[in-house]
Amino acid sequence: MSKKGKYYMTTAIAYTSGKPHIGNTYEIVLADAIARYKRAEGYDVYFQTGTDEHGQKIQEKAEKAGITPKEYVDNVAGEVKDIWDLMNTSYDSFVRTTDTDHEQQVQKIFKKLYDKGDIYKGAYEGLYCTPCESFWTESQLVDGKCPDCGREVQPAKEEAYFFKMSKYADRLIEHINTHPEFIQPVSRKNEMMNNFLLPGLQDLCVSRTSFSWGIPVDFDPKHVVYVWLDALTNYITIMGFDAEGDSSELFKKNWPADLHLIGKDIVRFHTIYWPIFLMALDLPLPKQVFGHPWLLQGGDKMSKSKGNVIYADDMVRLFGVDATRYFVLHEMPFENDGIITWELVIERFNSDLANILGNLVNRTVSMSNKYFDGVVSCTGVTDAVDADLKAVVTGARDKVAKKMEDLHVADAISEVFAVFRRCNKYIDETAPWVLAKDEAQKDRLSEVLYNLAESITIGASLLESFLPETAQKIAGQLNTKLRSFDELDKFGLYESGNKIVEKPEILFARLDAKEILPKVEEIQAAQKKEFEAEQRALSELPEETADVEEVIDIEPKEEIAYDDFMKMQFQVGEIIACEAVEKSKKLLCSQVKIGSQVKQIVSGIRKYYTPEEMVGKKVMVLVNLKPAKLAGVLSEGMLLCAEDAEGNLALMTPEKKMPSGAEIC
RNA sequence: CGCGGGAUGGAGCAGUCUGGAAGCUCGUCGGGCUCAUAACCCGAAGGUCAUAGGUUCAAAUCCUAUUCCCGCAACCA
Repeated sequence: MSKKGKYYMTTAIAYTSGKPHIGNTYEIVLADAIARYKRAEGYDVYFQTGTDEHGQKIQEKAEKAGITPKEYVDNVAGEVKDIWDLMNTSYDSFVRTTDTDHEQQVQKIFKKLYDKGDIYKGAYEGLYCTPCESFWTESQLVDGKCPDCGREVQPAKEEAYFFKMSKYADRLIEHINTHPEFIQPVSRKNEMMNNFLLPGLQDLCVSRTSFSWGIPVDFDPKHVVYVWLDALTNYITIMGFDAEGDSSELFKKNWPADLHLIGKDIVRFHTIYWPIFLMALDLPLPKQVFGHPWLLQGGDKMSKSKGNVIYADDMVRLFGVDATRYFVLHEMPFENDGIITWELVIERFNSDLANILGNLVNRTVSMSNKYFDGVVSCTGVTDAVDADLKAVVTGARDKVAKKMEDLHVADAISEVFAVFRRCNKYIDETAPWVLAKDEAQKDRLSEVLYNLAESITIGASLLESFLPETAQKIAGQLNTKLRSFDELDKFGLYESGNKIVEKPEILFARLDAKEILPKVEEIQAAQKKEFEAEQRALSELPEETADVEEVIDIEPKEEIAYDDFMKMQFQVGEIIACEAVEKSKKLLCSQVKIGSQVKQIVSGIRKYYTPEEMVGKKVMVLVNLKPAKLAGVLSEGMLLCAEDAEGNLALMTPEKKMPSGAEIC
């Protein structure tokens, strides 16, 4: 097939805050299927993926783990790459935002936009709540106070650089309106227009001073470049874009991107901020941005503490690479979120891969061996039923192409399976075992088996983009090569007289849920254990490093009158029961006995105390605090804790034995 | 009223933009077949398309309201 030109596509770069689960892994597999498919169609594909490695969250995680941020992201980026490779994805480039080339270019880009006047130094102005370390806008305040803690807020400023979004907004609106294919699916386009573009764009804050793990602004080093200008530019920097005009040939050839494949949560950044950055750099805009839906876990909410997070490598261990690819590709719809459960995976595996495909290849190979010693010959003895088979098989390519054109990958793979389904039906229609009983029908029987071998070869060729290993295995069993796409509308290219393998290899052995599910439970138990170990390591760490007693200073609050103090009633309370608040990650709900009454108190200390540890403790309670609901649970007071600089908490307990209900004054 | 998405036979999803006979896969039930991995093929049952209004000759589809679910966010009293 003649070259159709270049096709540059990217995935979003994965944030390296932890090992990617199956929902994150979905994107790379989807992208890989598209990349392989485009290559098969004859495009010169350049497929880029990678990791996003800067930011406060990573800095914090690294600190907690006691390693440098760089060490932390090296680990996680390694994990990400391992999973991408495990999934047999054919990316051409794996970018890391900590790559030197990227960092240097980001600095140049930042400088260029600053010199141009699109980036200006301003201040992040707002009302600041010191204890919460948060900025709020006027409208977010509750009764003029911090919506989080109800305390006074002060007007405050944080110096920051901003990008003049509004300058380019009209051009972008024009572009989106004249390029209906730009944002996919279309429903996202309306969302962007109505929610962000038409009401007017705010200038975007593009630097931070509150953390340091990022790319420094070279002419103002206390600032680091804030996420989007850093992350999005990976699509051009690693290929060799140069802000000073000395861009590489690779870049000139491939830019603009043909497709950015991203999650629906970041459509806004890719269809508004990114195009505007590009306009500011005088670069053409990407042709298409596809915000794919999510693959969600069914049943219980996904959480490491429950051990029910599904990871690609666990799936591969149980089902193999191609089965895992098949599931995510097949189950993910185009517009709505998909669901994954272990039961569904097993069901798909058995019904589609084992029964329809695997068994088809198996029965075809074994019949050929049984009746013709494995020699597949075309005899020309056709029958009326052949016509429909041939029509379905040779028409499949265009049907798949149509679906892929619209990025309906799940539908495309279903079209491929329609070929295999049709083959199974053909076997039933022709009943080769009946033909075999009649010597006079021998040539007809041979033709039937030839038609099957040919049809399966065509089906496998179409399957290759989705399940590359399986397609090759099938070709191997039929002792032939997969076809190129321009041959797939022709029937009868299988070499007559070819000899196939003697013994069919089982492609996908049927699975028994009774055997698989216990293994799943093992995985979950191991995951849970690992999670608990991690938590323990985190909570123990501060104690180890506490050899040198440190002191901390906190922001002084305004002086209060004795009367103010007397308004508060503190008492000793005994925790008689405690459980985690289901809807929350951080909250524990305790039943606290104070004198003769029992109050329910919710506290954000799950990270530091288990419910079991809590029970029996005598603690300091602020009793007359107005009750409030936290995560839907009523809380009638407050357990008092000491907090260190890292935010670790310790409950206040009486130094000598005191009865429950004793007043603290 | 934080933002967003969803509700279609037992399960998972199409169809909704561009109104015009409710569809696919799995499961269930019945039948056929025996080459094959208890696989394959055919047939059937099963849905007032969340609820209530409205627009229309005609609504799963458009409009309004309500309920319930989910994700992000939030929750650190």
